[in-house]
Amino acid sequence: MTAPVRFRPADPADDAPVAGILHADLDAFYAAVEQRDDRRLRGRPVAVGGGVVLAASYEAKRRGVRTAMSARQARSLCPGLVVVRPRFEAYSAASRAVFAIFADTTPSVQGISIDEAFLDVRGLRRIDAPPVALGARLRDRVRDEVGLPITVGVARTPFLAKVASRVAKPDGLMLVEPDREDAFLHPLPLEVLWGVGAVTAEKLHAFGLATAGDVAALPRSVLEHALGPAMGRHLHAVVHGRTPDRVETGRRRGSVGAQRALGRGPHDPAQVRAALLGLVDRVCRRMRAGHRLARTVVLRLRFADYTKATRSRSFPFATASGAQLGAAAVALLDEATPLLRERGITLVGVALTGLEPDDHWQPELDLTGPSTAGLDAAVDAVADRFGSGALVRGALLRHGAGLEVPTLPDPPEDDP
DNA sequence: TCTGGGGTCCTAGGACCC
DNA sequence: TCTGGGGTCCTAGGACCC
Repeated sequence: MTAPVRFRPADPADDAPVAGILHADLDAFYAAVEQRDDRRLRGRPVAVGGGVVLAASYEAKRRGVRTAMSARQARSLCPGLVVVRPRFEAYSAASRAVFAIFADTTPSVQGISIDEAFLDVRGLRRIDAPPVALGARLRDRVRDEVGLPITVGVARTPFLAKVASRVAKPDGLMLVEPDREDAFLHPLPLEVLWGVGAVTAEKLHAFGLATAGDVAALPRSVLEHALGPAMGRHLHAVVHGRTPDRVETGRRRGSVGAQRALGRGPHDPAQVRAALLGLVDRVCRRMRAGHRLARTVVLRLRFADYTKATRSRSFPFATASGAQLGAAAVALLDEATPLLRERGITLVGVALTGLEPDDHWQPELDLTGPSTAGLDAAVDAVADRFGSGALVRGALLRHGAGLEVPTLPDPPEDDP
């Protein structure tokens, strides 16, 4: 009998924890795109937005300009401020170019938003380069090929990589060695922890806590009692470095929504209703483009005193029908009429949730009336979804209205 | 600090079912 | 008669993120 063969790592270091997750985060993204595309803006304080600031360049941030601040207030803080209108197409294009570099770096990419992602590069140590070298190369490529500054944090977990990039901003690269995690994290103010916002920070300050280390000194039960079970558990895991060490790829959006600020009233109910139907139409288009159906409609309202309310209705089935979803949204709005009268509406929004994949899809056809408008609209809907209007038009005309669209290839995913 | 637009996740009560 | 326990779904609100 021969001795059993035991698996041995080729390298003893394989057993040790590895800082192999990158968090890549573009710096002052919208403002940086504007400065890239207009050299007159370089070196100057820039804010992107209209009534409120959506993004501020670092020159503006240094003088106190912050996201979500009103433009007027930003100007008074920073007299030379240049406010430019957002160009979302330019930001989407820049984002796609950057995500292409991410995908070229590793197959394991988790997009977080338009300007940041986690990358798992643990497996590339031997066949390519160590994580820090890959992070440096990523920064060089984004600067050279897209013309934008990007900060990269490198750590054992996505959470720690995120904190590292936040600390390293702007235009930086930071590694958190696995045996130095507590030494890195614990001196930091607790506000840098992902998931700790104004409310939670205030509660923790009320207990006399200021740093992540202060929080780490507390037992989990105390945190759970003070902040609720989920937040307490999360925070306890976070300050002890016990968060998941993998990135999540292939997640899909769980809701799709749109909203519109109406300004201070009074607003004609018919116009509010029209605005709502416009929003429903927009989100339905986006949902259908993503090959999804919704089970729940959520009406969002905001009032003159900045209080908010939501009203929702679920269907027993999932649908992408603009007529059904629109009718449900309008019914919710009608039911909320007393609230509107009382408080004065300043924002209306709609969200579709409970999204499911759409396996059997056909365009909405309205063939009443003598013209071909209904058919044209249906063809547009199909073209919108599959990007091949001519083919679909031919099929519809040959087979007549109401026919289920023959098998077509899946449309591309709309989200990264 | 008088506040846009797009999302995620958690909590909590009530209905309903077994 | 004063009374179980667990699970799921729906609805509304709230904190947080970029």
